[in-house]
Amino acid sequence: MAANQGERTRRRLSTEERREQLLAVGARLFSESPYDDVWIERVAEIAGVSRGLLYHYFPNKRDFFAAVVERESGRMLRMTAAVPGVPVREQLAAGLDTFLEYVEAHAHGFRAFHRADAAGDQAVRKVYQQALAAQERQILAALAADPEFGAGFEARPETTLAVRGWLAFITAVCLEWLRGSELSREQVRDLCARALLGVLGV
Amino acid sequence: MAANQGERTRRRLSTEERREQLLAVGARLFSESPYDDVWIERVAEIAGVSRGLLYHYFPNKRDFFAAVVERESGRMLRMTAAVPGVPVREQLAAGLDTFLEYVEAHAHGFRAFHRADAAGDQAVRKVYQQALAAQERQILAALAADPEFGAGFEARPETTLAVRGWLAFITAVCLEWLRGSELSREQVRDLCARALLGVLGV
DNA sequence: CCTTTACTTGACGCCGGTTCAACAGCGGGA
DNA sequence: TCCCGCTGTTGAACCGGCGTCAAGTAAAGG
Repeated sequence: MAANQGERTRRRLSTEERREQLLAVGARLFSESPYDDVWIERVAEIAGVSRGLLYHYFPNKRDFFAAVVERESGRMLRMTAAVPGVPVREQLAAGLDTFLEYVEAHAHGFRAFHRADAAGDQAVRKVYQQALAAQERQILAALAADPEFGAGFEARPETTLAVRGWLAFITAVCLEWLRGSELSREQVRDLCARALLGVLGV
Repeated sequence: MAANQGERTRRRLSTEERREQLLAVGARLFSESPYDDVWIERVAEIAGVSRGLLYHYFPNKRDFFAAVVERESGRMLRMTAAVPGVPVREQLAAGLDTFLEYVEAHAHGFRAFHRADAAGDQAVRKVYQQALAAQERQILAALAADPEFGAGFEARPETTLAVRGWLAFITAVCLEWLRGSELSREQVRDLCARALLGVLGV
């Protein structure tokens, strides 16, 4: 934090380290302000680096944002992988718990990620949509594997739409929750679980 | 449509008409492209008008977008006003039907409106948030007035969160539906109705 | 006609994104 | 130890859309 290394302790990092650092700074700034209000200059300043370097690592601002989004989507998907073989009803609460833990732990990244929904151009949206589609597939697969839901469920467009809507639901709820709601994680979890079961018509 | 009145049939409209026309063009363009990709110059060109005139009607691009969003939010709220005294269960299907009619009839405006979610700056977000809050209040009031749900419901933060999430749900479902899903309006309506009842824990 | 006012024109400054040629620090070879 | 090349890094210039302004033009209404 803080505009570090004014001019003395300017360090030369490896490509990996520098890239990671820039993405972390980007995640923080994009989580706090809409796309337009995040200046490439400010990102560079906080990273203690020149504007030009950012353009050495990323072709342009759009792609930089897309990289931030992609980094976060990868992290999210890794954490929310379904456990195969376990019934959805049992898995749901635990899965939501890990998801909510992720949301709390990486609030910046989570917010930045969902800013890609309406803000970005084609490239950014594509990354975002693919991440959502992957999450959707995880859920649909888990449902299909469960004897309670599995009867030809995944094929119906209605189910796909329901799952997509549910993802929007938990996203909105989590963003509002992060905003400073006094609700406990358990309450949020139960709310989300109820929503899924309700949507699926149980 | 089409870059009309090249130079011959240039008409002089009343302030109201011109403003309305510009907002309509804006709604179309903002529904098709993200904020940055909509050039003020292009709006003027399609309206058959000079760039300067647009700045005569709206202080700047942001406020122009905010006006587009506000116009649409007003239209939406007017159409989705709840009927007092009627139980929620009965009212829900009919209310959702009018809402879905609105979405189909004003797809451009609906899409443009929801682009304000993550795209805009403070002023635009404020307009958007107020519109959502108003819709939320309509729903909470309808719930509170219903004997089935009304028992001190509106006060609980959990209910507020549930309604907010549900709004995100129907938004996502509608946007996807507009995108060209083969689902009928009745299917979408029932899905949304099920979602609300499920979220409220019935 | 004549008044009003919607509307045009074109030039300008601003500001952020984007480009690019040159610089500087670190590692390896002699 | 010195030099050399690779590459992380810089700083300044350029571009293009936003927003401003002053002066003028022409369409509608009386």
